Amino acid sequence: MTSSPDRPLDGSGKTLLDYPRPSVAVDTALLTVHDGALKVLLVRRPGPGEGWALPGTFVHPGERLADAVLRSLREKAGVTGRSPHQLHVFDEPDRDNRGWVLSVAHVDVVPEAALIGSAVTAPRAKPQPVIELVEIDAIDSMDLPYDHGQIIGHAVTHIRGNYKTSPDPGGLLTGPFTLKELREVHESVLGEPLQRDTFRRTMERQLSATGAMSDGTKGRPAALFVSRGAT
Amino acid sequence: MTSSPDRPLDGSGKTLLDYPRPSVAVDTALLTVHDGALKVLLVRRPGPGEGWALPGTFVHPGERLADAVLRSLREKAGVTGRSPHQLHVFDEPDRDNRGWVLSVAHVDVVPEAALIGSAVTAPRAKPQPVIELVEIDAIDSMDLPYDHGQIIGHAVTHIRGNYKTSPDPGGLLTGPFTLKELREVHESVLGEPLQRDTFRRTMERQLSATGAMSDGTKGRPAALFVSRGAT
DNA sequence: TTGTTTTAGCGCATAAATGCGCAAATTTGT
DNA sequence: ACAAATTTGCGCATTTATGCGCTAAAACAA
Repeated sequence: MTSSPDRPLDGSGKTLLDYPRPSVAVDTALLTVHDGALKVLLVRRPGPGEGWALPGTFVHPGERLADAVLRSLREKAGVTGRSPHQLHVFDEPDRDNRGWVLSVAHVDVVPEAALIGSAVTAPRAKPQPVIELVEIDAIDSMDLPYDHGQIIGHAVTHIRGNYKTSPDPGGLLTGPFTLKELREVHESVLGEPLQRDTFRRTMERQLSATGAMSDGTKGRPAALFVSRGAT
Repeated sequence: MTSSPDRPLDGSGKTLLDYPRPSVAVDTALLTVHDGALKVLLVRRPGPGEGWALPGTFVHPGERLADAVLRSLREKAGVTGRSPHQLHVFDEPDRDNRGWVLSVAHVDVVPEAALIGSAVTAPRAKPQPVIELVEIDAIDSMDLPYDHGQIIGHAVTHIRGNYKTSPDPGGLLTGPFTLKELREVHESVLGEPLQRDTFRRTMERQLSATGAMSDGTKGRPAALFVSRGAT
Protein backbone atom coordinates (compact mmCIF):
# COMPACT_ATOMS: atom_id res chain seq x y z
CA MET A 1 0.00 0.00 0.00
CA THR A 2 1.48 3.35 -0.97
CA SER A 3 1.55 6.44 1.19
CA SER A 4 -1.61 8.48 1.26
CA PRO A 5 -0.94 11.77 -0.55
CA ASP A 6 -3.18 13.80 1.77
CA ARG A 7 -1.55 12.81 5.08
CA PRO A 8 1.31 14.73 6.73
CA LEU A 9 4.82 13.40 6.23
CA ASP A 10 7.20 13.04 9.14
CA GLY A 11 10.87 13.99 9.37
CA SER A 12 11.80 11.02 7.20
CA GLY A 13 9.28 11.82 4.47
CA LYS A 14 7.00 9.00 5.53
CA THR A 15 3.38 8.73 6.62
CA LEU A 16 2.08 6.49 9.41
CA LEU A 17 1.20 3.83 6.83
CA ASP A 18 4.88 3.38 6.00
CA TYR A 19 5.52 1.85 9.43
CA PRO A 20 4.54 -1.60 10.73
CA ARG A 21 1.36 -1.54 12.76
CA PRO A 22 -0.41 -4.12 14.91
CA SER A 23 -3.90 -5.46 14.40
CA VAL A 24 -6.11 -4.30 17.22
CA ALA A 25 -8.87 -6.53 18.53
CA VAL A 26 -11.46 -6.14 21.23
CA ASP A 27 -12.56 -8.96 23.52
CA THR A 28 -15.42 -8.65 25.96
CA ALA A 29 -16.31 -10.40 29.16
CA LEU A 30 -20.10 -10.05 29.17
CA LEU A 31 -21.33 -10.94 32.62
CA THR A 32 -24.83 -11.83 33.73
CA VAL A 33 -26.56 -13.50 36.65
CA HIS A 34 -28.37 -16.78 36.00
CA ASP A 35 -29.84 -19.06 38.68
CA GLY A 36 -28.33 -16.91 41.41
CA ALA A 37 -24.76 -17.18 40.08
CA LEU A 38 -22.47 -14.85 38.17
CA LYS A 39 -21.81 -16.16 34.67
CA VAL A 40 -19.86 -15.10 31.62
CA LEU A 41 -21.00 -15.42 28.03
CA LEU A 42 -18.80 -17.51 25.74
CA VAL A 43 -19.17 -17.98 21.99
CA ARG A 44 -18.11 -20.91 19.87
CA ARG A 45 -15.30 -20.23 17.45
CA PRO A 46 -15.63 -22.03 14.14
CA GLY A 47 -12.84 -23.44 12.01
CA PRO A 48 -9.20 -23.74 13.15
CA GLY A 49 -8.74 -23.01 16.81
CA GLU A 50 -12.35 -23.91 17.44
CA GLY A 51 -13.66 -23.98 20.95
CA TRP A 52 -15.18 -21.56 23.40
CA ALA A 53 -13.95 -17.97 23.71
CA LEU A 54 -15.04 -14.47 24.62
CA PRO A 55 -16.80 -12.59 21.82
CA GLY A 56 -14.35 -10.38 20.00
CA THR A 57 -13.45 -8.80 16.70
CA PHE A 58 -10.80 -6.73 14.95
CA VAL A 59 -11.37 -2.98 15.03
CA HIS A 60 -12.36 -1.46 11.69
CA PRO A 61 -11.08 1.92 10.42
CA GLY A 62 -13.09 4.84 11.75
CA GLU A 63 -14.56 2.71 14.49
CA ARG A 64 -14.42 3.43 18.23
CA LEU A 65 -13.35 0.53 20.43
CA ALA A 66 -16.76 0.50 22.11
CA ASP A 67 -18.46 0.35 18.70
CA ALA A 68 -16.35 -2.64 17.77
CA VAL A 69 -17.36 -4.29 21.03
CA LEU A 70 -21.03 -3.63 20.31
CA ARG A 71 -20.67 -4.98 16.76
CA SER A 72 -19.01 -8.16 18.03
CA LEU A 73 -21.68 -8.73 20.69
CA ARG A 74 -24.41 -8.31 18.10
CA GLU A 75 -22.77 -10.44 15.42
CA LYS A 76 -21.41 -13.21 17.63
CA ALA A 77 -24.08 -13.35 20.38
CA GLY A 78 -27.11 -11.42 19.21
CA VAL A 79 -26.76 -9.02 22.14
CA THR A 80 -27.47 -5.31 21.71
CA GLY A 81 -27.78 -2.15 23.72
CA ARG A 82 -24.73 -2.47 25.98
CA SER A 83 -22.19 0.11 27.22
CA PRO A 84 -18.82 -1.65 27.58
CA HIS A 85 -16.02 -0.50 29.86
CA GLN A 86 -12.35 -0.84 28.95
CA LEU A 87 -10.28 -3.03 31.24
CA HIS A 88 -6.74 -3.61 29.99
CA VAL A 89 -4.72 -3.99 26.79
CA PHE A 90 -3.18 -7.43 26.37
CA ASP A 91 -0.01 -6.90 24.38
CA GLU A 92 2.14 -10.04 24.41
CA PRO A 93 3.72 -9.81 20.91
CA ASP A 94 3.24 -13.53 20.24
CA ARG A 95 -0.15 -13.95 21.82
CA ASP A 96 -1.71 -14.75 18.39
CA ASN A 97 -0.08 -16.98 15.77
CA ARG A 98 -1.67 -14.98 12.96
CA GLY A 99 0.63 -12.05 13.70
CA TRP A 100 1.05 -8.99 15.86
CA VAL A 101 -2.29 -8.48 17.63
CA LEU A 102 -3.16 -6.29 20.58
CA SER A 103 -6.41 -6.99 22.40
CA VAL A 104 -8.29 -4.34 24.32
CA ALA A 105 -10.26 -6.23 26.93
CA HIS A 106 -13.66 -4.93 27.92
CA VAL A 107 -16.32 -5.80 30.45
CA ASP A 108 -20.03 -5.28 30.42
CA VAL A 109 -23.05 -6.55 32.33
CA VAL A 110 -26.29 -7.73 30.77
CA PRO A 111 -29.57 -8.60 32.44
CA GLU A 112 -30.60 -12.15 31.68
CA ALA A 113 -33.82 -10.84 30.15
CA ALA A 114 -31.83 -9.05 27.46
CA LEU A 115 -30.50 -12.39 26.30
CA ILE A 116 -33.97 -13.53 25.32
CA GLY A 117 -34.04 -13.80 21.57
CA SER A 118 -30.27 -13.85 21.33
CA ALA A 119 -28.33 -16.91 20.36
CA VAL A 120 -28.40 -18.05 23.99
CA THR A 121 -32.03 -18.97 23.80
CA ALA A 122 -32.47 -19.64 20.09
CA PRO A 123 -33.84 -23.12 19.36
CA ARG A 124 -30.88 -25.47 19.13
CA ALA A 125 -31.37 -26.77 15.63
CA LYS A 126 -27.66 -27.38 15.34
CA PRO A 127 -26.09 -30.20 17.31
CA GLN A 128 -23.93 -27.66 19.16
CA PRO A 129 -24.97 -24.27 20.50
CA VAL A 130 -23.06 -21.19 19.37
CA ILE A 131 -23.18 -19.53 22.77
CA GLU A 132 -23.32 -20.45 26.43
CA LEU A 133 -23.27 -19.00 29.91
CA VAL A 134 -20.53 -20.39 32.08
CA GLU A 135 -20.24 -20.04 35.82
CA ILE A 136 -17.20 -18.01 36.88
CA ASP A 137 -15.76 -20.82 38.98
CA ALA A 138 -15.80 -23.16 35.99
CA ILE A 139 -13.63 -20.95 33.78
CA ASP A 140 -10.28 -22.23 35.07
CA SER A 141 -10.99 -25.70 33.79
CA MET A 142 -11.95 -24.61 30.27
CA ASP A 143 -8.60 -23.86 28.63
CA LEU A 144 -9.74 -20.70 26.87
CA PRO A 145 -7.56 -19.24 24.08
CA TYR A 146 -5.14 -16.31 24.38
CA ASP A 147 -5.57 -14.39 27.62
CA HIS A 148 -9.34 -14.82 27.86
CA GLY A 149 -9.09 -16.43 31.29
CA GLN A 150 -7.21 -13.41 32.59
CA ILE A 151 -9.68 -11.04 30.96
CA ILE A 152 -12.53 -12.76 32.79
CA GLY A 153 -10.63 -12.50 36.07
CA HIS A 154 -10.05 -8.77 35.56
CA ALA A 155 -13.69 -8.28 34.61
CA VAL A 156 -15.08 -10.09 37.62
CA THR A 157 -12.83 -8.13 39.98
CA HIS A 158 -13.84 -4.86 38.35
CA ILE A 159 -17.58 -5.54 38.42
CA ARG A 160 -17.51 -6.90 41.97
CA GLY A 161 -15.75 -3.72 43.05
CA ASN A 162 -18.55 -1.65 41.57
CA TYR A 163 -21.18 -3.80 43.25
CA LYS A 164 -19.69 -3.22 46.69
CA THR A 165 -20.81 0.36 46.88
CA SER A 166 -23.44 1.17 44.22
CA PRO A 167 -26.92 -0.27 43.76
CA ASP A 168 -26.87 -2.60 40.76
CA PRO A 169 -24.43 -0.49 38.70
CA GLY A 170 -24.56 -3.07 35.91
CA GLY A 171 -28.31 -2.78 35.48
CA LEU A 172 -29.10 -6.44 36.08
CA LEU A 173 -32.47 -5.51 37.56
CA THR A 174 -34.76 -4.01 34.97
CA GLY A 175 -37.37 -1.62 36.31
CA PRO A 176 -38.20 -0.95 39.96
CA PHE A 177 -37.00 -3.50 42.51
CA THR A 178 -37.37 -4.38 46.18
CA LEU A 179 -34.55 -4.16 48.69
CA LYS A 180 -34.51 -7.92 48.91
CA GLU A 181 -34.27 -8.30 45.12
CA LEU A 182 -31.42 -5.80 45.11
CA ARG A 183 -29.58 -7.59 47.88
CA GLU A 184 -30.04 -10.95 46.18
CA VAL A 185 -28.62 -9.76 42.89
CA HIS A 186 -25.67 -8.25 44.76
CA GLU A 187 -25.13 -11.56 46.56
CA SER A 188 -25.17 -13.35 43.21
CA VAL A 189 -22.57 -11.01 41.74
CA LEU A 190 -20.33 -10.91 44.82
CA GLY A 191 -20.71 -14.61 45.50
CA GLU A 192 -21.23 -14.14 49.22
CA PRO A 193 -24.13 -13.45 51.59
CA LEU A 194 -24.69 -9.86 52.73
CA GLN A 195 -25.96 -8.63 56.09
CA ARG A 196 -29.43 -7.21 55.54
CA ASP A 197 -29.22 -4.05 57.68
CA THR A 198 -25.71 -3.12 56.66
CA PHE A 199 -26.63 -3.55 53.01
CA ARG A 200 -29.78 -1.47 53.36
CA ARG A 201 -27.92 1.39 55.08
CA THR A 202 -25.30 1.46 52.34
CA MET A 203 -27.82 1.45 49.51
CA GLU A 204 -30.83 3.35 50.75
CA ARG A 205 -29.20 6.77 50.36
CA GLN A 206 -28.64 5.99 46.68
CA LEU A 207 -32.22 4.85 46.06
CA SER A 208 -35.51 6.62 45.51
CA ALA A 209 -38.70 5.03 46.76
CA THR A 210 -41.26 4.81 43.96
CA GLY A 211 -44.16 4.89 46.40
CA ALA A 212 -45.41 1.66 44.83
CA MET A 213 -45.43 -1.75 46.54
CA SER A 214 -44.70 -5.14 45.10
CA ASP A 215 -47.76 -7.25 44.46
CA GLY A 216 -48.83 -10.83 44.02
CA THR A 217 -47.02 -12.03 47.09
CA LYS A 218 -48.26 -13.56 50.31
CA GLY A 219 -47.07 -11.52 53.25
CA ARG A 220 -46.25 -7.86 53.58
CA PRO A 221 -45.65 -6.33 50.15
CA ALA A 222 -42.21 -4.81 49.85
CA ALA A 223 -41.57 -1.22 48.79
CA LEU A 224 -40.26 -0.67 45.26
CA PHE A 225 -37.20 1.50 44.50
CA VAL A 226 -35.20 2.82 41.61
CA SER A 227 -31.60 3.98 41.64
CA ARG A 228 -31.05 7.71 41.97
CA GLY A 229 -29.47 9.24 38.94
CA ALA A 230 -30.27 6.18 36.84
CA THR A 231 -31.64 6.89 33.40
CA MET B 1 3.38 -4.79 1.50
CA THR B 2 2.42 -8.27 0.39
CA SER B 3 1.05 -11.00 2.62
CA SER B 4 3.55 -12.88 4.69
CA PRO B 5 3.79 -16.44 3.34
CA ASP B 6 4.37 -17.95 6.77
CA ARG B 7 1.26 -16.54 8.46
CA PRO B 8 -2.12 -18.30 8.57
CA LEU B 9 -4.74 -17.23 6.05
CA ASP B 10 -8.30 -16.52 7.09
CA GLY B 11 -11.53 -17.60 5.43
CA SER B 12 -10.98 -15.05 2.64
CA GLY B 13 -7.43 -16.16 1.93
CA LYS B 14 -5.97 -13.08 3.59
CA THR B 15 -3.51 -12.48 6.42
CA LEU B 16 -3.80 -9.78 9.06
CA LEU B 17 -1.55 -7.52 6.98
CA ASP B 18 -4.18 -7.38 4.23
CA TYR B 19 -6.48 -5.36 6.49
CA PRO B 20 -6.19 -1.69 7.53
CA ARG B 21 -4.65 -1.27 10.95
CA PRO B 22 -4.22 1.69 13.26
CA SER B 23 -0.96 3.09 14.55
CA VAL B 24 -0.70 2.50 18.26
CA ALA B 25 1.01 5.03 20.49
CA VAL B 26 1.70 5.19 24.18
CA ASP B 27 1.52 8.38 26.22
CA THR B 28 2.57 8.58 29.83
CA ALA B 29 1.69 10.85 32.70
CA LEU B 30 4.82 10.67 34.83
CA LEU B 31 4.04 12.13 38.21
CA THR B 32 6.40 13.33 40.89
CA VAL B 33 6.37 15.51 43.99
CA HIS B 34 8.41 18.71 43.94
CA ASP B 35 8.31 21.43 46.58
CA GLY B 36 5.45 19.66 48.33
CA ALA B 37 3.20 19.61 45.26
CA LEU B 38 2.18 16.91 42.79
CA LYS B 39 3.60 17.61 39.36
CA VAL B 40 3.56 16.01 35.92
CA LEU B 41 6.48 15.81 33.54
CA LEU B 42 5.99 17.41 30.13
CA VAL B 43 8.34 17.32 27.17
CA ARG B 44 8.76 19.84 24.40
CA ARG B 45 7.68 18.67 20.96
CA PRO B 46 9.83 19.93 18.11
CA GLY B 47 8.71 20.88 14.64
CA PRO B 48 5.08 21.16 13.52
CA GLY B 49 2.66 20.98 16.39
CA GLU B 50 5.39 22.15 18.76
CA GLY B 51 4.60 22.84 22.36
CA TRP B 52 4.43 20.90 25.58
CA ALA B 53 3.04 17.36 25.73
CA LEU B 54 3.28 14.10 27.62
CA PRO B 55 6.19 11.88 26.58
CA GLY B 56 5.01 9.28 24.09
CA THR B 57 5.96 7.18 21.13
CA PHE B 58 4.60 4.75 18.57
CA VAL B 59 4.84 1.09 19.54
CA HIS B 60 7.41 -0.88 17.56
CA PRO B 61 6.89 -4.49 16.34
CA GLY B 62 7.72 -7.06 18.97
CA GLU B 63 7.57 -4.46 21.73
CA ARG B 64 5.37 -4.60 24.83
CA LEU B 65 3.41 -1.44 25.59
CA ALA B 66 5.35 -0.98 28.82
CA ASP B 67 8.62 -1.31 26.92
CA ALA B 68 7.51 1.40 24.53
CA VAL B 69 6.67 3.58 27.52
CA LEU B 70 10.11 2.98 29.03
CA ARG B 71 11.78 3.74 25.70
CA SER B 72 9.87 7.01 25.35
CA LEU B 73 10.68 8.09 28.90
CA ARG B 74 14.37 7.39 28.32
CA GLU B 75 14.57 9.00 24.89
CA LYS B 76 12.36 12.03 25.56
CA ALA B 77 13.12 12.70 29.22
CA GLY B 78 16.18 10.74 30.22
CA VAL B 79 14.17 8.83 32.82
CA THR B 80 14.81 5.14 33.44
CA GLY B 81 13.81 2.34 35.78
CA ARG B 82 10.05 2.89 35.90
CA SER B 83 7.10 0.43 35.93
CA PRO B 84 4.18 2.08 34.12
CA HIS B 85 0.53 1.19 34.64
CA GLN B 86 -2.03 1.21 31.86
CA LEU B 87 -4.89 3.66 32.27
CA HIS B 88 -7.16 3.88 29.23
CA VAL B 89 -7.09 3.65 25.43
CA PHE B 90 -7.98 6.89 23.70
CA ASP B 91 -9.59 5.90 20.43
CA GLU B 92 -11.23 8.91 18.78
CA PRO B 93 -10.64 8.07 15.07
CA ASP B 94 -9.71 11.66 14.18
CA ARG B 95 -7.70 12.47 17.27
CA ASP B 96 -4.50 12.77 15.17
CA ASN B 97 -4.34 14.48 11.79
CA ARG B 98 -1.57 12.14 10.63
CA GLY B 99 -4.04 9.28 10.46
CA TRP B 100 -5.71 6.56 12.49
CA VAL B 101 -3.91 6.50 15.86
CA LEU B 102 -4.89 4.85 19.11
CA SER B 103 -3.13 5.99 22.26
CA VAL B 104 -2.72 3.75 25.28
CA ALA B 105 -2.41 6.12 28.21
CA HIS B 106 -0.16 5.13 31.08
CA VAL B 107 0.73 6.51 34.47
CA ASP B 108 3.84 6.16 36.55
CA VAL B 109 5.40 7.84 39.57
CA VAL B 110 9.02 8.86 39.87
CA PRO B 111 10.91 10.14 42.91
CA GLU B 112 12.37 13.54 42.30
CA ALA B 113 15.82 12.13 43.02
CA ALA B 114 15.52 9.86 39.98
CA LEU B 115 15.21 12.92 37.76
CA ILE B 116 18.72 14.02 38.68
CA GLY B 117 20.80 13.74 35.54
CA SER B 118 17.76 13.59 33.31
CA ALA B 119 16.81 16.39 30.97
CA VAL B 120 14.96 18.08 33.83
CA THR B 121 18.15 19.11 35.49
CA ALA B 122 20.55 19.21 32.57
CA PRO B 123 22.27 22.57 32.10
CA ARG B 124 20.05 24.77 29.97
CA ALA B 125 22.39 25.53 27.11
CA LYS B 126 19.45 25.92 24.76
CA PRO B 127 17.18 28.95 25.06
CA GLN B 128 14.27 26.61 25.85
CA PRO B 129 14.28 23.56 28.10
CA VAL B 130 13.20 20.22 26.63
CA ILE B 131 11.39 19.13 29.74
CA GLU B 132 9.57 20.62 32.70
CA LEU B 133 7.56 19.71 35.78
CA VAL B 134 4.15 21.32 35.85
CA GLU B 135 1.86 21.55 38.82
CA ILE B 136 -1.38 19.62 38.36
CA ASP B 137 -3.56 22.67 38.87
CA ALA B 138 -1.79 24.49 36.06
CA ILE B 139 -2.54 21.88 33.41
CA ASP B 140 -5.96 23.18 32.46
CA SER B 141 -4.49 26.46 31.21
CA MET B 142 -1.82 24.85 29.03
CA ASP B 143 -3.78 23.71 25.94
CA LEU B 144 -2.04 20.36 25.61
CA PRO B 145 -2.44 18.38 22.36
CA TYR B 146 -4.75 15.44 21.74
CA ASP B 147 -6.27 14.09 24.95
CA HIS B 148 -3.22 14.71 27.15
CA GLY B 149 -5.20 16.85 29.58
CA GLN B 150 -7.67 13.99 30.10
CA ILE B 151 -4.82 11.50 30.47
CA ILE B 152 -3.34 13.61 33.28
CA GLY B 153 -6.73 13.80 34.98
CA HIS B 154 -7.14 10.01 34.83
CA ALA B 155 -3.59 9.52 36.08
CA VAL B 156 -3.97 11.83 39.05
CA THR B 157 -7.25 10.19 40.08
CA HIS B 158 -5.69 6.75 39.78
CA ILE B 159 -2.56 7.57 41.78
CA ARG B 160 -4.48 9.49 44.45
CA GLY B 161 -6.73 6.44 44.88
CA ASN B 162 -3.69 4.27 45.50
CA TYR B 163 -2.27 6.77 47.99
CA LYS B 164 -5.42 6.69 50.10
CA THR B 165 -4.80 3.22 51.42
CA SER B 166 -1.20 2.09 50.76
CA PRO B 167 2.06 3.56 52.08
CA ASP B 168 3.79 5.38 49.22
CA PRO B 169 2.74 2.88 46.50
CA GLY B 170 4.51 4.99 43.87
CA GLY B 171 7.86 4.78 45.61
CA LEU B 172 8.41 8.51 45.98
CA LEU B 173 10.38 7.96 49.16
CA THR B 174 13.62 6.16 48.49
CA GLY B 175 14.94 4.09 51.35
CA PRO B 176 13.61 4.04 54.94
CA PHE B 177 11.39 6.90 56.00
CA THR B 178 9.77 8.37 59.10
CA LEU B 179 6.03 8.47 59.68
CA LYS B 180 6.09 12.21 59.26
CA GLU B 181 7.94 11.97 55.94
CA LEU B 182 5.41 9.38 54.79
CA ARG B 183 2.48 11.53 55.78
CA GLU B 184 3.98 14.60 54.14
CA VAL B 185 4.51 12.85 50.83
CA HIS B 186 0.93 11.56 50.99
CA GLU B 187 -0.30 15.09 51.68
CA SER B 188 1.64 16.33 48.66
CA VAL B 189 0.12 13.68 46.40
CA LEU B 190 -3.43 14.00 47.73
CA GLY B 191 -3.28 17.78 47.92
CA GLU B 192 -4.85 17.94 51.35
CA PRO B 193 -3.73 17.72 55.00
CA LEU B 194 -4.11 14.39 56.80
CA GLN B 195 -4.92 13.74 60.45
CA ARG B 196 -1.79 12.40 62.11
CA ASP B 197 -3.32 9.62 64.25
CA THR B 198 -5.78 8.40 61.63
CA PHE B 199 -3.02 8.28 59.05
CA ARG B 200 -0.68 6.38 61.38
CA ARG B 201 -3.34 3.78 62.22
CA THR B 202 -4.06 3.17 58.53
CA MET B 203 -0.41 2.81 57.56
CA GLU B 204 1.32 1.24 60.53
CA ARG B 205 -0.02 -2.26 59.83
CA GLN B 206 1.55 -2.10 56.36
CA LEU B 207 4.94 -0.94 57.63
CA SER B 208 7.92 -2.66 59.23
CA ALA B 209 10.01 -0.77 61.75
CA THR B 210 13.67 -0.92 60.77
CA GLY B 211 14.79 -0.48 64.37
CA ALA B 212 16.88 2.50 63.28
CA MET B 213 16.17 6.12 64.17
CA SER B 214 16.53 9.22 62.07
CA ASP B 215 19.59 11.27 62.92
CA GLY B 216 20.96 14.73 62.56
CA THR B 217 17.86 16.38 63.89
CA LYS B 218 17.21 18.43 66.97
CA GLY B 219 14.49 16.90 69.10
CA ARG B 220 13.43 13.31 69.48
CA PRO B 221 14.65 11.23 66.57
CA ALA B 222 11.82 9.56 64.73
CA ALA B 223 11.70 5.83 64.02
CA LEU B 224 12.45 4.68 60.48
CA PHE B 225 10.17 2.31 58.54
CA VAL B 226 9.99 0.47 55.26
CA SER B 227 6.88 -0.80 53.51
CA ARG B 228 6.04 -4.46 54.04
CA GLY B 229 6.31 -6.50 50.93
CA ALA B 230 8.31 -3.76 49.19
CA THR B 231 11.32 -4.99 47.27
C1' DT C 1 22.22 19.83 84.50
C1' DT C 2 18.50 22.13 82.60
C1' DG C 3 15.89 23.91 78.87
C1' DT C 4 14.28 23.58 74.17
C1' DT C 5 12.87 21.08 70.29
C1' DT C 6 10.74 17.45 67.90
C1' DT C 7 8.26 13.14 67.30
C1' DA C 8 4.68 10.23 68.29
C1' DG C 9 2.18 6.97 71.66
C1' DC C 10 -1.83 7.00 74.20
C1' DG C 11 -6.04 7.92 77.07
C1' DC C 12 -10.32 9.34 76.28
C1' DA C 13 -14.53 11.35 74.55
C1' DT C 14 -17.17 11.21 70.63
C1' DA C 15 -18.88 9.53 66.29
C1' DA C 16 -19.88 6.01 63.15
C1' DA C 17 -20.70 1.33 61.74
C1' DT C 18 -22.38 -3.29 62.47
C1' DG C 19 -25.37 -7.21 63.52
C1' DC C 20 -29.31 -9.21 65.62
C1' DG C 21 -33.71 -10.06 67.78
C1' DC C 22 -38.16 -8.30 67.90
C1' DA C 23 -42.27 -6.86 66.16
C1' DA C 24 -45.01 -3.58 63.22
C1' DA C 25 -47.16 -3.61 58.88
C1' DT C 26 -49.58 -5.62 55.13
C1' DT C 27 -50.72 -9.03 52.39
C1' DT C 28 -53.08 -13.96 51.43
C1' DG C 29 -55.38 -18.21 53.15
C1' DT C 30 -58.70 -20.59 55.90
C1' DA D 1 -62.06 -12.91 62.30
C1' DC D 2 -57.97 -15.04 62.87
C1' DA D 3 -53.69 -17.32 61.40
C1' DA D 4 -49.80 -17.55 58.47
C1' DA D 5 -46.45 -15.48 55.62
C1' DT D 6 -43.36 -11.97 54.30
C1' DT D 7 -40.82 -7.68 54.48
C1' DT D 8 -38.38 -4.47 56.87
C1' DG D 9 -37.87 -0.64 60.44
C1' DC D 10 -35.84 -0.13 64.72
C1' DG D 11 -33.88 -0.36 69.46
C1' DC D 12 -29.89 -1.60 71.33
C1' DA D 13 -25.50 -3.63 72.50
C1' DT D 14 -21.20 -4.03 70.63
C1' DT D 15 -17.44 -2.92 67.73
C1' DT D 16 -14.69 0.13 65.13
C1' DA D 17 -12.99 4.63 63.79
C1' DT D 18 -11.72 9.38 64.62
C1' DG D 19 -9.57 13.50 66.55
C1' DC D 20 -7.30 15.94 70.14
C1' DG D 21 -4.71 17.25 74.19
C1' DC D 22 -1.19 15.64 76.96
C1' DT D 23 3.14 14.09 77.75
C1' DA D 24 6.96 10.57 77.44
C1' DA D 25 11.09 10.02 75.01
C1' DA D 26 15.35 11.32 72.91
C1' DA D 27 17.91 14.25 70.71
C1' DC D 28 20.65 19.11 70.69
C1' DA D 29 21.84 23.77 72.83
C1' DA D 30 23.21 26.56 76.50
